[in-house]
Amino acid sequence: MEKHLLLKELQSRHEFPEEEFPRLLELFEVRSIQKNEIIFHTGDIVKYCYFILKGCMQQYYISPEGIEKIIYFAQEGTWTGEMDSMINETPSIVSTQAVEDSEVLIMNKANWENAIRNIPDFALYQIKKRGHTIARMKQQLAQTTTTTPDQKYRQLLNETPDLLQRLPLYKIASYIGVTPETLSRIRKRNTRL
Amino acid sequence: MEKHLLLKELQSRHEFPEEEFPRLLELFEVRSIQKNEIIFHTGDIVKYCYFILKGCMQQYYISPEGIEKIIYFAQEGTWTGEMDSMINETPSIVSTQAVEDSEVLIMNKANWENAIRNIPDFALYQIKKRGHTIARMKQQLAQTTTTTPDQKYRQLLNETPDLLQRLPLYKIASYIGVTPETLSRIRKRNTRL
DNA sequence: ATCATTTCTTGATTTGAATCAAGGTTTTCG
DNA sequence: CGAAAACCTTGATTCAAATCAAGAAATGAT
Repeated sequence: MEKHLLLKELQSRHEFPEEEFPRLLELFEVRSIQKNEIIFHTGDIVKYCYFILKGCMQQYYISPEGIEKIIYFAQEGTWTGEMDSMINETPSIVSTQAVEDSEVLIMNKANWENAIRNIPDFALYQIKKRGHTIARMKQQLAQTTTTTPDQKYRQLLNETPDLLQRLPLYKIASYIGVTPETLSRIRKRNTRL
Repeated sequence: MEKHLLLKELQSRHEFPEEEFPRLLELFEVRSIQKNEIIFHTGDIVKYCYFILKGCMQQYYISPEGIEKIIYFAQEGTWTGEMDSMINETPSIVSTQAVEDSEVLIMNKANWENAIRNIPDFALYQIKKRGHTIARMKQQLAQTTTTTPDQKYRQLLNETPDLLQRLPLYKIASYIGVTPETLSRIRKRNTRL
């Protein structure tokens, strides 16, 4: 039998004991999400955290001037949501939207608190996971100014070629931080080589 | 008696019980750091986490091409370090350097694990704190492309005017993501108004 | 299959910031 | 105090990406 995607993720960052897993899984519900559905908006107090079983989500921000910037894409086997908003009941600064028909596990605040309190290994997993997320975001931030759009595109091509296949290029452009026209030209230059 | 800076920070994000504090504090050592001292480099496995009692640190990244990007500044009453590196014993992607003579509390990995295991409120504090850090970094990432250097400068001026006073402008420029020349021109434009 | 919508490409032009270069300030330190 | 170093400003030029504009290609819906 195939190991559950969530258990795999929990064990990828921490020695999460398999026998605790059913107790944890009970605290989730399954939900289907249609392509383009926005699961929460900027300003909302986020009610759930989301673990993606199938599909893909984007998290993005829209500036007062109406400029949209995609901050990251979450694929199956990863989390999305805004924990700070859920836990402290503060407005989320980002929105999250399905870019494909998706299936997710959702857990509400009460169940999350329950899990953190009663399943110490879940708390440890969360601490480690977040540490790793922060490190990755530092790198992402560092690269905004130290690498060229060309380099960012090639990096995506190497590290997450799957993303390039499942997403329209204008979303990739927003993520990289250029206009679709510029990304188109980058691609032209790069394929000629 | 003045409340300890660290206790203040712990209680700012979580109801940390004061009576647990002495037990936690025991796990730290005090260390003085000279201006310009680099407490860890990119590639190091970071040995401690740092809570700043006095002074200011910068965390930065240097690209293969030698371009330096400051990711954030940490002032007294805040943490710095690279938890992912310390906990998982992986190379840090950033370096951290004192920009003033500073005084810090340091805690090593063993003591950190001890604290997480034995002081549940410290674990909870960490989870919440990290959630908040991630939210802030999302915002910072979002703003890299959605706001102009002008706006970023004015935002600093509003939100952390103290930073502008204690740091040289070329560091602010690196943080904002422009050259010192450009920042100089931005400032000229803005003071004339 | 066909039409409509969405997405992508290409070209011409503009623009904001980088770069290059040099002089002026301020701070540091012997 | 005075010299050296560090930091900041200003100007001229270059350059990469944004913008503007239009058309091509792909996708989806009926």
